[in-house]
Amino acid sequence: MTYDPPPRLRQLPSWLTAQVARIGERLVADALAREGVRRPHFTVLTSLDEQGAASQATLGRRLWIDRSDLHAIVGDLEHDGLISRVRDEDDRRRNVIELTVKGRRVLRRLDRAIDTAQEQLVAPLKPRERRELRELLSRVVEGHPGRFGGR
Amino acid sequence: MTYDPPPRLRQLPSWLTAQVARIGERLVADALAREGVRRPHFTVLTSLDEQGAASQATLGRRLWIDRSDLHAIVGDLEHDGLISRVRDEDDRRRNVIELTVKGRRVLRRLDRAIDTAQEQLVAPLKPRERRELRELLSRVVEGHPGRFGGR
DNA sequence: CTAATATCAGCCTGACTGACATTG
DNA sequence: CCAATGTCAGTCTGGCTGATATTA
Repeated sequence: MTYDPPPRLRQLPSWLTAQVARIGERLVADALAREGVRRPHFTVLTSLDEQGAASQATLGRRLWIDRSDLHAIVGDLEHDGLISRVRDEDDRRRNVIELTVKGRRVLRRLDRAIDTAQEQLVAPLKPRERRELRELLSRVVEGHPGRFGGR
Repeated sequence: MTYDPPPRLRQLPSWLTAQVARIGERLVADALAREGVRRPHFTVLTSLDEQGAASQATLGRRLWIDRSDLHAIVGDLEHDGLISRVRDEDDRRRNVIELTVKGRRVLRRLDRAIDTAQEQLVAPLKPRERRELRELLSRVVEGHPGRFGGR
């Protein structure tokens, strides 16, 4: 006997989304792992690139990553030379985190890997269906504001 | 400063689905919690109802729940009187698990709670968009067979 | 004095592993 | 003998809490 969940559950929107989310998570995690990072690391690098350098606390609030976990993540990234941690001379409590040149280079590779993973995820759909799916999902996210919604 | 992830990430299909999955998970978990169970418990009850009584091992394979975890779940359900655990006289290694009358009654309540949660999740969409979303998600799931796919 | 920051140590839950007694 | 089942104890991870030193 093999995986065979109750038919009723398989039709629930929450179940379907969870399933797709798991597939996507797996594709993304694998893509990133091949480049030697995990998802939170990628999130932090992307934020630094798109939203600029920031202190650890700011970064944590932006991305809803606990200070404590961020501490470890930033430690990894620093160890790999992808970011630099510099004491802010204007406010010496802060570590200003910024991308290094190497960090930028690696991020470009990660971006490509992520794009590939996204294509794999929606491969079963035609281009206009992919747009439709993104559109519907966005609407759902925006319809649920607050901590677990989209903003 | 508040939650404000990089715009680039918010458009990725994998990110959108993860977001919706989290919202759905939360709605479902809350709905079930109000009735005093957690998701795996609900899954087990539904399986017993739809797919019939089974041994713990069979149930575990069906639902991809580890025997060891299932042991605890079934223990909870038995404690609450929702299922009964009877030694199978034909094969005395097995515990046959079946719904009790109370279990069936509770499950009906849970089903209603779950339906409400689903409606809340897709509330931002019109009826035909909801069907469209389910359709697209199903296609993605079916396009990724294997352990993390739909079957 | 209070508040914010970075750091560190520890907790809790869910997913998983390994071992074992019983039964086939 | 080997395989399957239910049980139990323990591991490992991510997400979280609490405490502390430094600085504002």
